[in-house]
Amino acid sequence: MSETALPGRRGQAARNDVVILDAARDVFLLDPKAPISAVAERAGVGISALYRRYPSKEFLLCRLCHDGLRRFISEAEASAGEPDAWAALAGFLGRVVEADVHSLTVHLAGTFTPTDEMGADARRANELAAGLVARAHESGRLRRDAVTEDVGMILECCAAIRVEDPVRTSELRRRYLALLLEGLASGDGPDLPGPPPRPGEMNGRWRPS
Amino acid sequence: MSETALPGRRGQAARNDVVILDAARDVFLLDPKAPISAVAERAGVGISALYRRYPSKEFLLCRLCHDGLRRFISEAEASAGEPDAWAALAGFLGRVVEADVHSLTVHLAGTFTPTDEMGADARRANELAAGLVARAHESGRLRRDAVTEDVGMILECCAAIRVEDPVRTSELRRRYLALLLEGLASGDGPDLPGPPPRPGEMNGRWRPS
DNA sequence: AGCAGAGCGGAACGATCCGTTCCAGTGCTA
DNA sequence: TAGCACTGGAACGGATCGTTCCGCTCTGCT
Repeated sequence: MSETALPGRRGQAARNDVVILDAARDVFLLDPKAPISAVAERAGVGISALYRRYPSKEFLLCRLCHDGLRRFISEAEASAGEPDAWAALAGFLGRVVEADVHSLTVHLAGTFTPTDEMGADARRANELAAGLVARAHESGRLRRDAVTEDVGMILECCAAIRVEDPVRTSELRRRYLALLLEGLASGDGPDLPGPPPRPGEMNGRWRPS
Repeated sequence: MSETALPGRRGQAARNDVVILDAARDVFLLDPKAPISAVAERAGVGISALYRRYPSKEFLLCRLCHDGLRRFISEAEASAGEPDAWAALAGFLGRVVEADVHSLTVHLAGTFTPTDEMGADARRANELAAGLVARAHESGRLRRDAVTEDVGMILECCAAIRVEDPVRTSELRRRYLALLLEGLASGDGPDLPGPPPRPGEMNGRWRPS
């Protein structure tokens, strides 16, 4: 943040760093297969400005994805400090859905080979999610047949909601997340049908392309 | 069906009709942007066999999409005959999710210009869905702030669930549909947040490409 | 003041991919 | 046996996209 005030070429370069990352997020969120040139156009810069920062499209994608994963982790950590276990889980899901982290991570999977650090972060993310779910279970508010892996699936559901207007998209996602949470909270009904999702079942995408 | 027994070239041609359609469904369900050649390969036929039947990829896509829409309608009509209003809605959703009709219709939208007949069918589909929702409302089992447009959104959510194994995909979709239905059924909680989806809000995709 | 070069825009290139056409072969059908 | 409906798959032409490259601008240092 401190370099935003930098003047001249240096300053513009620093500013471009974030402009490009934002543009890339927007563009690839809308269309994961978008060309690099679309990112440049959106950012209002030339293609060189991109290639000066990232050696290839794959690296940019990887960076974007990893950023999303880190956001996931930081939101989970934030919720770990929330005393009300149910509010912690619900708030976490709400913020991750709001940040649209899942769309990126999921739709970009397979377009690059993940780094070791990402693998470690993914494991940590999973642990944190498991913790949130476990606490919610202890509190008794979460239906007994819910599992950690439901978190990812629910995020997937919400990410699928998309209309043209981003604001409406956000509102609608909140709506269906609320619906899903209502389902997750109701403990007196019958168990959910079929075997629950298994760990790693959703990771088929992660093979290097 | 009667021509399946036909021998020789005629018979093979007739059999190819359905083989090709099935292959196309499978292929485009997995990847909406798959090349035509992938369909031919999957069907075990040459590319000519495809082009003899459909003048272009766009026509094939349109046919596939229209078939899905018709399936949607026929399932809705089937549920219209079910006396229990809640079971009618739930059963309808279950069958449409099972048939994976929504993925096709949704992910193929925009890749072809819809025909007039499809427009009419789409309108009819919407009426039928509205009828199912209205009846469920009258029965009192459906939460009061649910609207017809929720149907499409819920289908979208379920279609987003996808793992490598098709059988597991089906099972998992059933699971999350059940979760959503649980949410739809619980009437004592607070209203869902944000304005509900509006008619036509999801139709942004339908502009010709 | 002047210069070296960091940073940039965007044209150009080469590779890949894909829809469509075309042609030669095959085996019914009449 | 002659014709033809049907087929497989090679070939073509256009489009797309990642990446490179070149010439320019403007800065920060000397």
